[in-house]
Amino acid sequence: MTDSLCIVHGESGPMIRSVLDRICDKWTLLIVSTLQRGRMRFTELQRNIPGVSQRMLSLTLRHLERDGLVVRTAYAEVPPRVEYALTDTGATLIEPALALASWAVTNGPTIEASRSSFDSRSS
Amino acid sequence: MTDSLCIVHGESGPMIRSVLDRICDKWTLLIVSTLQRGRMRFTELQRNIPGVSQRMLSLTLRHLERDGLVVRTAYAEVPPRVEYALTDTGATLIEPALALASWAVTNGPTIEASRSSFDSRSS
DNA sequence: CTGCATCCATGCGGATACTG
DNA sequence: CAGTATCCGCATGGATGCAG
Repeated sequence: MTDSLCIVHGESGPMIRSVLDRICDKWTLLIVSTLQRGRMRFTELQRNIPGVSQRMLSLTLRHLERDGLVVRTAYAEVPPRVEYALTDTGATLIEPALALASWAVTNGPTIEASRSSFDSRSS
Repeated sequence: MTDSLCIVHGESGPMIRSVLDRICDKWTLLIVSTLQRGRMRFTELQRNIPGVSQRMLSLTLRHLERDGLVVRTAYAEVPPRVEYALTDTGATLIEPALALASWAVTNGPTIEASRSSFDSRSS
């Protein structure tokens, strides 16, 4: 607890940054939490994640695959079929990510209230 | 557990996004974890966070203040003195943020190994 | 000491069109 | 079906200079 900042500071910094950058881009968390339901193919993912473009879905999946959080399986069929699934490592991400998400849901109203109040004060 | 994706999807989405965007910018986590040590003034923060520019420190602190995670106290002195401290809400952020950070530290090597392997395969 | 204003480079992400 | 390629607007963030 006391040395918590030692985790964020120090030589672990870059690692945390690179992971955080991955988590915090616009679609990663959405994709990972969707894949928690089970393996899914490209179009299925796109249907289940409203607003995502082909480009971003493709890019983000590629990133996740590169980081070993998602596995891509292509079947040599016509028409082509590709399925995505979480790896074991990918699955372990869900817990801490969800902890942060639920913090966001819990404190969201407080934060938004604070924003409104702040904005009206400085108007 | 089963309905975890219901938290991320659904109408909570925007709230999570706005919080995530705050957490994941380049300096917020660093500032919050630094302030965990206690109230601190501007220059002190700058010294304790290597690489941060005045602009970014100022901007990020303003955001945190707006969100009610940090309180700013200005003393009418010459020369002027300003101190920053975490609010109660701000302090509760540390725990889930640290959970994610420690996940990053734990899985960082695995991820980086996966990246190298992926990059060499597609070279 | 504190921190705003300005200029500028970079990169994320959206829209669209096209391929195997 | 499952992508890739291209263009383009916008926000992030660094450097520098100036002000209260």
